[in-house]
Amino acid sequence: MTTTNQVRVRFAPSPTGFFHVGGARTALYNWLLVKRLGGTFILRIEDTDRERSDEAWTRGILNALTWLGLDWDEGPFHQSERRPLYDAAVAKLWESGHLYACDCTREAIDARTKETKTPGYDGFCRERKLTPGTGRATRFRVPDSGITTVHDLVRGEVEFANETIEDFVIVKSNGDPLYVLAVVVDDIDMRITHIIRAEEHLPTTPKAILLWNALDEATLPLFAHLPVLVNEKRQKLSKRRDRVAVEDYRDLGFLPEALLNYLCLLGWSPNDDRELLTVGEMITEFRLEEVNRSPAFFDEKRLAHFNGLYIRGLSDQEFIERALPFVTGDHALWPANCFDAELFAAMAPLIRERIATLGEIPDYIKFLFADPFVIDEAAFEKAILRDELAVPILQAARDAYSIANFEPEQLKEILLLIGEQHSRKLAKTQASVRVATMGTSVGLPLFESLVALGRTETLARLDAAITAVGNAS
RNA sequence: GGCCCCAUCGUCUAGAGGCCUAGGACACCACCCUCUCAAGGUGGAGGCACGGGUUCGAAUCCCGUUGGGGCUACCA
Repeated sequence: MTTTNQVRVRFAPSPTGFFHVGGARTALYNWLLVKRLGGTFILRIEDTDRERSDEAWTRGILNALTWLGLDWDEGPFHQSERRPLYDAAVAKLWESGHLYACDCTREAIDARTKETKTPGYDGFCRERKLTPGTGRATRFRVPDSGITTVHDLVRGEVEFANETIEDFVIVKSNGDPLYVLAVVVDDIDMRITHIIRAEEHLPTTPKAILLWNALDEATLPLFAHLPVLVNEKRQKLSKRRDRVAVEDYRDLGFLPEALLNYLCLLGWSPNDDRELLTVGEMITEFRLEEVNRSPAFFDEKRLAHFNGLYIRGLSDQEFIERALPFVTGDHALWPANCFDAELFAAMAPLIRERIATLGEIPDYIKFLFADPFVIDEAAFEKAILRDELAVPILQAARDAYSIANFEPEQLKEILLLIGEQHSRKLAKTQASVRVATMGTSVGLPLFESLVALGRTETLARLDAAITAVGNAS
């Protein structure tokens, strides 16, 4: 085998919006194949449509791929910079008689198809021998008969009768090449061996094959069309109506490895019941031939579950590092100078067990850092105001805590005893203390939290709660 | 409308003619654990779209129907 037989795949997103999870899965499958077979992963930006493309979106795509760890070997190439290649291919196709110029307007075409009832372009300009030039689009002459077959690694043989394929435009009337042309020219030029992309491209594939063959290339690549990702209404994930941007998930506190794991299982599964796969396992076990053919719903709940598992699998140190952006940056619910890294580190293991996304962290520790300290009204009402034993308990705790060893076990024992004096289980006794000191009825373990808070602040909050009850009555 | 794709619990899936009384996971419910909430553990409910074939035997193969989706641009 020569080097030209090396596996070469490309991921070719168009920079017309946020990079979404469907694209991420396509990129992942491409990447997995390359990693196992030792091939080359090429990144190509499909920006032939100058109107809709934006460099900012390209940066977003690059950032997201990098964050996910899907590194590429060549590129990013921009189709907008490869115009000479497309022009040369068009010249070649003119010479071989595959093309003709067309000056039909959309309206004229629609008017004619309305009468004949056969949709698509009717070949009106085929024999008019118009000279190419501005104002005239260039069309590819599709054979009137015969069948074009797509050999698809995922779907098998898919046949298209040539008579159902219209003479499609490959160069706009303003001279710009169209995607269908650029993609084929680039794939030939880049010696792509596997075209792995979403199913929505399947209908245009016979056109690509026709073009490919017309350009005299005997090296047709292998195709694999992946099922689309859908929303709860079973429609293709859309940048407009669904939350699908990879960077949204990053900002919400999803881990890239969790997202990758989840995405990998959307349309493929290993040969046993495992669901947690390392990237290494994905690489060695993933097979294009095993990819499902039906659309998959992108389920955030399930993603969150995976993310929780990954978070719990982090070491203390890793967890703290990953959490940093969420407790110090824009996500924090407190000014930077109120944050105490050591206190956070002490609480980190307790937080890690309770969250599914890193974005949930601030809520758990705002009682430590937020200024001023705020108590949830409903919780205060229920656990303190409407509990006639709340004040005695708070008072007793305050007195005992002022002289106690300020350690979790001690604090717990004390509260347990106080509760027993009122014939109360610890579960109920701790409720009023929790609300008074942490501001909510649910959260991190109470006694560790009090220690983090410190004796002085704990006593102050207990006093404040007792006073607040007096003021309320 | 035309062309194409798809069809196992609500969701993601296992299932390559007998291993299926259809397995796992998320979500849901119950219980256990427990200072709250989680996490964890145990158990439960829940599915082969329908109709014809083929076969001794079909979730698995074939045909049809129905349903869903994609494409149908001088977008990608």
